Amino acid sequence: MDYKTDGKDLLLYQEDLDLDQTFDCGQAFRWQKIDENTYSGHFLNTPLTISCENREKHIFRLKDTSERGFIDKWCNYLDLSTDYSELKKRFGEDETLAKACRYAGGIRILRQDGWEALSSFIISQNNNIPRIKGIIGRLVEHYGGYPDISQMTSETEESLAYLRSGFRAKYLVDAISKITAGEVDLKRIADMQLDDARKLLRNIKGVGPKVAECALLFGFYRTEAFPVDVWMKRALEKWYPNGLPDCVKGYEGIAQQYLFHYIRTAKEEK
DNA sequence: TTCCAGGCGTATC
DNA sequence: GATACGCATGGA
Repeated sequence: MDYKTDGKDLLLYQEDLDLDQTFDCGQAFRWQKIDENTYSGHFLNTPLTISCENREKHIFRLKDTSERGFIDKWCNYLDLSTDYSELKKRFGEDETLAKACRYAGGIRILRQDGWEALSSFIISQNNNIPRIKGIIGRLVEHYGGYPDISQMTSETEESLAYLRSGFRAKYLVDAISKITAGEVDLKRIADMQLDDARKLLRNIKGVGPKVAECALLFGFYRTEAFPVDVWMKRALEKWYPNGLPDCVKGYEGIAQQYLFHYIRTAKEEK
């Protein structure tokens, strides 16, 4: 990892990072494109504005960010300790994945807050990305930031009506109640076997296989979790009717993210 | 107007 | 265990 400060901003050198591919690829829903090279968003309630300052030299500017804040928050959130070049090299053994990695080599998995990821992907079900962003935008506006679960304990299906989230509101209420009651302890998930974590999350109404995998991958950084939505179903039928290649072992979720972006947005060679 | 969206709960067999 | 259907909402 290579970075320096100029006293105000933090300058980051990172080859495997493309802001559009990372912040606007359907893994997180509250990053906003400010201009051609800039995104603004949050981790929990800490804001960040990040710009690509020089594409050829892979230099990014994290505005108003101290070295302390970078080390404490953004390093982890942006998954900077993972060597994506190495991962892509490994995935390159597979023909299709090699193409997907060439097509969108600047994707990184964002290590989001567990509750934000879980609730976001509950909202995501049978829904499209612009509308998911709309619902989450209304939630964040209502609370003045993404609400911690402890702020939401008195929410009901009726009180959440302003979200216009449809049938998903009752799922959010169930998640809030089971987590608050300790029936589903998010703090334990990091230490659990993946299958136990899956089962635990699926106790929540509205959390099935897909939502559980997304929460585990994006909210708890379980890179072997493998979300299969309608797009990935198409990708699997088309390219991997006999299963995933061995080269993704342990990092199925990251491979999934390259494939998801590839099949969803690539104009040719689908 | 109809179809679809980063699915899931429920009923039915 | 598999399959069919309804579900809120809004964009295409």
